[in-house]
Amino acid sequence: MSDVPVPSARVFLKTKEDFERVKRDGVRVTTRLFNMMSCASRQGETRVGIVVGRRFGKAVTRNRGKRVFRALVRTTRERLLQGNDIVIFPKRPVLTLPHSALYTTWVTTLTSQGLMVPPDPLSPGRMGRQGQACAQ
RNA sequence: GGUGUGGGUCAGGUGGCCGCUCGCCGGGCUUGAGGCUUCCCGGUGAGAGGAAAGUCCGGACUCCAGAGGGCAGGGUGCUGGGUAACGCCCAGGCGGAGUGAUCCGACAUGAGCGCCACAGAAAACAAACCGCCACGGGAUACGCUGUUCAACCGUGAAUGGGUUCCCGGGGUAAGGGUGAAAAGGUGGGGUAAGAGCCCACCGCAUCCAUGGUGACAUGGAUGGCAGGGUAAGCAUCACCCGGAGCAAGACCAAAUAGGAGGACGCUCCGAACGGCCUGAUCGGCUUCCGUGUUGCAAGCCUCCUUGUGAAGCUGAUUCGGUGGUGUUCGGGAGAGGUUGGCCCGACCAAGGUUCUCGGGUAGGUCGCUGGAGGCGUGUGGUAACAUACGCUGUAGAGACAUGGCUGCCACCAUGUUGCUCAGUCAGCAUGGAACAGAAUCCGGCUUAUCGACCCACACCCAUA
RNA sequence: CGGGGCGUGGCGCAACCAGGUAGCGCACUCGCUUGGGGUGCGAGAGGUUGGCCGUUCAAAUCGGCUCGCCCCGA
Repeated sequence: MSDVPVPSARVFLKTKEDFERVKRDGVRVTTRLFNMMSCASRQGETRVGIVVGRRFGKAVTRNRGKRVFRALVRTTRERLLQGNDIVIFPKRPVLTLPHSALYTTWVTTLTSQGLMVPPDPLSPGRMGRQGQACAQ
């Protein structure tokens, strides 16, 4: 990873126009933990935006919702297929569930939508393996 | 030891892997050459709170307005002090709660207006009503009574008193199922009945003295008692307040539209005047525009290279002098605009092009964190606080950073096992670990909050 | 950063300024009407007035704090 520089602006959506475009043209997917909309990007890269509204909670809760998904994107960024813009709408159960459940939901959802390379059976996700090993 | 009251401190610690924001240092490159910014990499340092929250007050700061004063509007409301200021804090007074430590209190005001349901005789100028009382007049039902007469021991009649009832003009405010509240309270004397009518104590009002800066307190004298509640209804009095807010404000500054100014001004024909340039070809200079190619990606500046490129200036050649150009006048045709759905008609007469300028939007930069700053000690002050000296350097984003996963230790609760007379200690398991995230800054208030620790004080129990 | 509004039976709203009885429509329940249903008629139930504290004899109403929702301006 050190020989491939990754600016923050290429991983996350920043401008209002990008969000509006995805919300207008994107395809919607609903899970128990989050909603997701995605469409083809303009620059050929894959960027993720996280939207947390006021109904999600107070400022601390909203920040936590965004941080959890930002960390999720950073740990799985190498397996994302290029050329998509994704917008995530977290739901409230994210705050109480263990991290492993959120991780598996995230991976299976993006894989089924064709946005992520399926996990390599020889070397599965690093974070998931650690979390399950410690829970036992 | 238990139960409380007040004040203060802290807001788990320490590692591993992967990440974020900002500062500093070093490095990475674009190209013909050099430099700069963004960007990228590595190292290194820093990185949320006691409430950062609610936005309820007060200031700093910035812009706008403004002689001074007043009205309106809003706020505050016992006294003194602290402070940059406050509706905050400290100390005190008064009232209330508590056995107590202590806590709570929008706690200014004579007049005027409004309101006070229901109940009640009456709810606000104090009188009317019921009742009580004596007096005058009338009535006399009566197991009451005095006197006289008759009668003679049963009693009857007359007259007066008492009682009761009615009427009259008076005296009263003690009493009047109510009500939150109704003309000081309790006791005694007094009176026809009563009443601060008189007396004692308590309350109240006025005056005086003393203490205190003051709120107020204490004492004395006098008055016999003034007169409901509500001002967190309107109002009055004293004091305070110019308005807006960092999206304040300052600077740089695309595109489009609009503003101001300058230049040229549709095309064709004819005439007059002024006037000698002008076009074409070749070349030079200046400015602008472009050009130069594998950085991860983008931009800027200087020099250089380069162009059948644009504008201006200029040299040479030769052709044109019936050309070109400026002003004025006259004529014709077409196109344009307004009216109208369209055409005719009517009306308008360059409304166009280009350049410059300023305002200014997107965007960018600054404001942006060193300030009534913290900590310690000394001094003054009961205290809030002030002051001197020393030490210290502490977030600054812009889809908005301080995170994700995890090991160990510590803490709390519950269960269980072992030791012990018991308290307690030790081990194991499970669960818990709050409220909450800076956006200009600061002083307060209010609200939320799992808990831990420290200090002072009060009450109760036990022991000495 | 600044300003404004709202919260009352299941729903939509009155009463609040000017304190004393919480009312209206729809919906609900029961009865009558009908062969049955609807309609109509009659009766009834249902409200800690978002929460806490205060002022007052008395608070949905007045004052303060707080919670939630909505709107506006820069």
